[in-house]
Amino acid sequence: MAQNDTVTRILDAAEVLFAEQGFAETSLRTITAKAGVNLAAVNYHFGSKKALIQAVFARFLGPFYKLIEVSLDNHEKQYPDSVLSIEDILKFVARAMANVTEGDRNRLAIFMRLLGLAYNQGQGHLRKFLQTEYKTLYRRVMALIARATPELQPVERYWRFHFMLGAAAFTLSSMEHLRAIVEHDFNTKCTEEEVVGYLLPFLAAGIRAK
Amino acid sequence: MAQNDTVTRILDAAEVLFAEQGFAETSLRTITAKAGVNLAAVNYHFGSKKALIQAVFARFLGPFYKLIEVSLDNHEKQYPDSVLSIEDILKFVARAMANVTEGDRNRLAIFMRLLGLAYNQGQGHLRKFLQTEYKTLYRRVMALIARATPELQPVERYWRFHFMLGAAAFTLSSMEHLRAIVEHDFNTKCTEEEVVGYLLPFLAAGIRAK
DNA sequence: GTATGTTTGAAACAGATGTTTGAATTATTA
DNA sequence: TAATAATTCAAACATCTGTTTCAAACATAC
Repeated sequence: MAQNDTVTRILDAAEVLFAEQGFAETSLRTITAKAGVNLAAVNYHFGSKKALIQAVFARFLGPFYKLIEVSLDNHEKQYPDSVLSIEDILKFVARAMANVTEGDRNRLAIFMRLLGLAYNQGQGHLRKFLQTEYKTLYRRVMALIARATPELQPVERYWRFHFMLGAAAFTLSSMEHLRAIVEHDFNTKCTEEEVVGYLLPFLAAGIRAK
Repeated sequence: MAQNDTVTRILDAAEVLFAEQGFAETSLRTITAKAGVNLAAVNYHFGSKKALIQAVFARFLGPFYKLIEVSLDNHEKQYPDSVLSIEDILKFVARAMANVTEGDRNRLAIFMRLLGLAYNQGQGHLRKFLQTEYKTLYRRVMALIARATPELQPVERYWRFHFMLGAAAFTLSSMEHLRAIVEHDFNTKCTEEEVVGYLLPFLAAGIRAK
């Protein structure tokens, strides 16, 4: 009980702090202070800071993976041979993402930031962790997109997929900052759902360009 | 002579290392070792690490700023009252970017990675630096985009602008890695120009969605 | 209740970090 | 050339980093 509680509190604190400050900028002392646990607890329960970062990621990755797999399986059972549109595919992904991150507004941002870092940090440990863990899901989604955009050349489709990923990862990971600017410049507040509502049509139109 | 040389060598080394590893992950000792200068030189010439980071940025943004200003001025003189299309605006930006980073293939990626890092790393002193220092250029480009997309609501235009920025920053900053995958999966090599050639139509279609 | 294994706690560890210092070197100028 | 200013350099600075240690507290099973 106490063990599980300590682990959860560390993950919760680390999640928020990583999203606010980044990984290297967040020290274990800051995390354990926020979590209200002893400094040594991180190394005792996770082994290292690196392993903690992966554990924070895994807590998103696992449920997200299962959720989207199940929902795609269900849809294919219910409507076999149906060809999903780009909008449908994006909705599947967005819904799984929303379900995984629901409850805490910041969880979508850190998920996206982790995603971006895994892609960008050249020799980082996160990308390999992600690639091995995500490979089958990536291929499945890519196959769906290919069916939805048969007119595209494979190479251009590949790039457009990553343009989509980039637009999503970049904006959602720094959503707090961007929303603050919106509030200052336009005197309007944007909910997370509204931003996603803006995002999906942009992505769909982009991948269908020309 | 020696002064200027030292300053340049520090900036060159820092530029590459920041892009490879991030800001917090790159130590002054690594930078000065790569630059072949003494450790104290950074604090002597720049004052602090924070100031060095801003100086690295300024070296890109300064020329970029001037180049795009001049080319827009020229165009407006030559074709007064003309309304630029989104494609035209993107071409202006892309050409200025290409000119600023020309000579070194990696500088575009470095520039984009720095931009991405600036947006979602650290406590945001870089974001503020960017916002205050290049506010007029941002406003000018935004005004051009507004004229090209009169049907858009200001808030949605703002978000779509950052979707574009994200798609560009994310993909161009990890271009080496993404290109390697293309080569492996499709047996095709992509030049930098080809990727930009894929990118611009995607962005233009995205911001004009629906 | 005693013994066993698990978890916490305060303290220390070894190393890296940005920064400062003051003397030595180099460049500039009169 | 002599005086002055600018720059380099090795060393030390104080602080922060992730990690380890080992005794104390706790839980669990016999």
